[in-house]
Formats: sequence, C-alpha cells, structure tokens
Amino acid sequence: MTLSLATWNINSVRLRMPIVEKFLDEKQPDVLCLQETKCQDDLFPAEPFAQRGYVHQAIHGQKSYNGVAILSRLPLAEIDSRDLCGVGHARHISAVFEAGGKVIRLHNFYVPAGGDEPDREANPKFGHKLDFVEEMKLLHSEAEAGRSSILVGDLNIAPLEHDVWSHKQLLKIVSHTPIETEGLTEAMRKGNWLDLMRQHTPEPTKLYTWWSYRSADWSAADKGRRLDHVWSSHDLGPHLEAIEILREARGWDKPSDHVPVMARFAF
DNA sequence: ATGGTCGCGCTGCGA
Repeated sequence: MTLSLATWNINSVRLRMPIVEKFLDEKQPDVLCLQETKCQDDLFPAEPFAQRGYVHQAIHGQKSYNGVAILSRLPLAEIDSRDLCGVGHARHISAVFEAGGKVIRLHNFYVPAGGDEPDREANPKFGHKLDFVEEMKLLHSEAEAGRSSILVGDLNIAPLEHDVWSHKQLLKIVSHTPIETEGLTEAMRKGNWLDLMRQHTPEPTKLYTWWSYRSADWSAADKGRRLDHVWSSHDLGPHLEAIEILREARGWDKPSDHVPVMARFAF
C-alpha cells in the first residue's frame, strides 16, 4: 500500500480554489496540508474538497492572516492545534491517521516569515520567528509511543546552502541567516527528524519551493528558496519512494508564490 | 538595480 501527502502554502485558499482543484484532480494526494488559507473557518470552501473525497477536514483559520488546514481522504483523529508563542495566530494544526499499518501523527506548520530586518531588537517579527522555532525544538518525532510522525509546512527557513539560489548573497536575508538556519537544524536534530526532501535529493542539487512575486521572470531568473519542508520520524525514512516539487504550479493562472511538495511512501 | 508584486479588505499590514 502507498501513502501520498502534499504540502502547499496557498496564499488565500478562496482565491486559489481553481488551481487547488486542478492540483487535486491531477495528483490525487491522500492528504493535503495547506498554509496561509487566510480565511475564517466558517468561510472555508469545504464542499469542493469533500466532492473530491477529502471529507476528513481539520481546519484552523483566522481572518485575513495565517490559517492552516488538513484535507484528507483518510479518517483524521485527535485533531489539535497549538498556539506557539501564545499570540493567537493560526499557525499549527495536527491530526492522527493510519497508513500502511502505522499510526501517524501529522503536524502542519506555518512558521512566521519574520519581516525584513534580521534583528530581534529592531524587528519584533524576527524575534517572534526565532521564539517560534525555539518552541519547535521541543517537538520530538517519537513523542507518542508506538506512533510515527510527519511534520510538514511552510517553515519560512531555507536551511542549507543549496536551498537558496545564492548562499553568499542571502546570508543577511531573512529566511537564510545563520541564526535561523542553525535554529531549524537544531529543531531537526533535537526532535530526531529526518529531512525527507534531502534524503531523496541530497545536496548539492538545488531545491526550491518558493519564488518571489517581485520578479518579472521568476523561471528564467530562478532565484528560489526551499521554504517548504517534509520531515518524518526515522522509521518512515525507508518507506519514502519519492518527493516531487511541483515547480510547474508556479506558472499556473493566478499562482501562489509557493508550489506544492509531495511525498509518496510505500509500505 | 536597494526596486519590485501579491492578498485582505478598505487602510495599511504582512508576506
């Protein structure tokens, strides 16, 4: 049996429904995790997902900003959202499902972008980002006995040299500063998480999941960053069959600035 | 080259 799972920062789920439907019809993931849904739960477009078989829905939204959701063809249990940093932002949701004889805890995160200035004194949004990552260090992939874990989402940090178009030019740019990349690496190490995208495609191959809107020709310039991630507990590593970054989605009509990342497991 | 483009929801804020 197989499991396919996708993560996508959608930058407004309501505006993006035409391309979300196109993606689901073409790729048919079992589970889809969305970030930046930017809508309250009572305005979430639940029906088009349900019509495609995604009848199990865990949504945690807020007006205008943030918002995360898990849309699933597999039953979801123990749905839970955490308020990291205690500021009331909708940036996390988790649920438990079964696949391949395993019970899997799935975490879906939207880490704060952190503003422009990489200085926590001058820029409180950067401090919030660092504090958020600090809390993520407490999340262990083996936190629940007998259960596997998957952590996905827009983590807004490109941790490795080849996760950005120019390591040197981005060292002082928020998303690739040493304090952020070391923080994310430490969260991965402390929680004993596997970076499945890099297990499948090691460095020095460049991997990007985001290209700025502020670029005339995003594809030719190709100044991307790997901000979206798929992590798992170590027991799932041998079951990973493929990772696919759907680069073409950046060129679809009215695109998000992020593209879907898919992971396929075989059991 | 230090700009540029989005989305929300109606004014600037966040990305």
